[in-house]
Amino acid sequence: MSKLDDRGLEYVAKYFKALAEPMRLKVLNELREGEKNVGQLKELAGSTQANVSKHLSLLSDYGLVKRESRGNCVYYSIADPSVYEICELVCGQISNRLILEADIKKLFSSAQQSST
Amino acid sequence: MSKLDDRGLEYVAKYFKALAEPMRLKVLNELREGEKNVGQLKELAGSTQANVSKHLSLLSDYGLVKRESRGNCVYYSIADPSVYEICELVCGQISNRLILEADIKKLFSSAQQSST
DNA sequence: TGACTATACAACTATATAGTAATATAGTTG
DNA sequence: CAACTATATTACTATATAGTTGTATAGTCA
Repeated sequence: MSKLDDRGLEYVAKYFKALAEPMRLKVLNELREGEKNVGQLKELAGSTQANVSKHLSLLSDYGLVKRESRGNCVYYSIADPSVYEICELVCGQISNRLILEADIKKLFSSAQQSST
Repeated sequence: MSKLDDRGLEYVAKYFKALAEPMRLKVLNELREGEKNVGQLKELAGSTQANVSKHLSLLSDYGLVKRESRGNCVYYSIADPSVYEICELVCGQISNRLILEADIKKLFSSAQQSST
């Protein structure tokens, strides 16, 4: 990464952006066990068909998942398992930081401080 | 990651979001060689002081960089070098995909489709 | 003290996109 | 063919945030 030009940095940033969404992480997580179609993912992710479909096409555009149409359904699967390595590394960093719970709380203050 | 609840997924997504910005990646990249102050980073990143400062405080909030005030300057450094491992993995995935240039182009068509 | 430098912050505009609702497309089955 | 199912797409609203500008704070030096 040290020798990436601006264009390269944009590529990388876009890749991270694809992962910067809890719903997409959830979908990727479900695909860990193998391919699933949109209907299954919709149930597992607890979202709507349109929403899941949109996230899936984004993930597909970014090359994170593969599409395969079979009969009446479209099956999605992980394109490159190294995405999980990346997530594990992030989880490692995060669990380190969970020790400093106070710092983390700051990040989510806007999302949960509603109960005043 | 497989056993993360919704809150955990949000943490992870937020972490990725912190990395999903070319300017912040550039700053992290510059910090690879060691700590730097805001003025230096501003020059290296080719942006304004306010802009760099804002990105730095975000990175600091997310625990990606450390702050240290010394004299007149504030020096930033990488909090956890494993962020570079993450980036390397992403770069690996991306360079794999660069072979399929056509697919990538689609992602950036809006940004660059002027130069055929 | 006042002038200067480095950093942070607040207010703003513009853009991106998450999620929703409705519609369209494509395959299946009778 | 019509009716049905699965998925995709379009148009929309609401929200988040990138980047800018101007200002505030804090340290340094004369």
